Amino acid sequence: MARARIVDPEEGPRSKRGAILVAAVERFGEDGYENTKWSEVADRVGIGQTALYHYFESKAHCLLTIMRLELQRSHDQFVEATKDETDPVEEVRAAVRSAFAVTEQEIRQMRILQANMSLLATPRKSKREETERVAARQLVQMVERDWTSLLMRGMSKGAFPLRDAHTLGLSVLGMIVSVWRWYRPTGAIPLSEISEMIEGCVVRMVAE
Amino acid sequence: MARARIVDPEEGPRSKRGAILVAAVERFGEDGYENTKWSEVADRVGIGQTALYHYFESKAHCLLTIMRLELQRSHDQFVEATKDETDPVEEVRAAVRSAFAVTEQEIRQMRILQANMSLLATPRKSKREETERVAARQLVQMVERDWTSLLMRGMSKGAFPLRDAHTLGLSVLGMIVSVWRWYRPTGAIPLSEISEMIEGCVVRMVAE
DNA sequence: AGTCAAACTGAACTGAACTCAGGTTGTTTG
DNA sequence: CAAACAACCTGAGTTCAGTTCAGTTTGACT
Repeated sequence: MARARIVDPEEGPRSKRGAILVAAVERFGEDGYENTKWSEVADRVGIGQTALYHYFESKAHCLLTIMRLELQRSHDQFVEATKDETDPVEEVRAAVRSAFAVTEQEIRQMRILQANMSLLATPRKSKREETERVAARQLVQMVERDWTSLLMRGMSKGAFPLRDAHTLGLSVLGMIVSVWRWYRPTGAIPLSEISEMIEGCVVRMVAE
Repeated sequence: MARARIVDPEEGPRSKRGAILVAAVERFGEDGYENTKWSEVADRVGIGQTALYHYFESKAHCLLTIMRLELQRSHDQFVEATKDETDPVEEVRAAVRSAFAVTEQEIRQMRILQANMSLLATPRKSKREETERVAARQLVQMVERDWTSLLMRGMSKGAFPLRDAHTLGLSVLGMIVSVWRWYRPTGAIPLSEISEMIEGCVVRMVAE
């Protein structure tokens, strides 16, 4: 499986691009994007602030890259998880479970993505930032289409009652990703329990 | 009904506090908080930038005030909408409908609230900002409790199957508020349709 | 050893948020 | 009425994180 990794093997051996992304995910994920000084990321990687600009055009460019990579990963994981299922209900169940089968770093990436989603709405001034933004936007639409087309397949097979698949898909997706706003690995409820609860909710929402 | 209004009648007759809040809601709601220059808000109100500091300690203080007022309004509206209902299912329906019975300005306020929710997580340096942040946080918990206690009542009455009311409440709330991330009054689907669809989803989620 | 691109740096710049040191306006009170 | 006072406002200056500039260092490969 070609899952989008933070560390790109295409880079030169001396490149610190991957290390910067990892450090940025940690800091942006813990304290938030606005609350994190760009120079702190440099400190953590062990380079001067200006060296960051060798790899990213700006702090926002780094953030947008993180968001795009996370969206790519989410989409890939959805496709991977649902490709072998034929029964619509089982397909929905697999999709929900895959959304919560994530590492701690991926949780941070989801949190960053959700917290800064509105950044994708308005155009960016610089070229490379805009490229990342547009790519991220398209991936958002792709993830939305993953869900809507899954629901539409289930409806046309007669497994789900007919409803507005687009609005329903956005609602399901909204409920799933809302978890990353409050979930912390140190919290009282394990993620597996949340996943099971949401799985049941989604099935009742779409199939009854 | 004492709904929290943006314009506080306690203010002096010359005060532009209300006008600043209205202008800020418009600008923050349309272009986003980070994308809006604080001086643009001053321009719109027709005062110099520094005059803003007579009413708010900072741009963030203004944002936090908007968020707190919107949370207060949401809570009040929930209480108002559910107070006469006795049947748990009807109570849930009323709560969902009330969440979507909003004006265009309130839609912007919800959008601002959702987009900047993560601001409530970390303490603020200045006194007045921190006061608003803590008040907003408590209101978030109050709105969450509105939902969880509604679900718990329904469960103990035997109207809803027993589930983790807290996680379920957060999921329901997450689905509802996720609408403000993508909904625009100019869009193809009217809000009434979205409201009906979500109402059905929530009922199936909690009552079946 | 020489060349080249990738990787890096300290010093200077920018712009938006904010502070300061007062000035103006309207209202209250003797 | 005018003095006193608080609310309201302003232009000039400061701050600080993000960014640009003008080069310098590093290491792989002839």
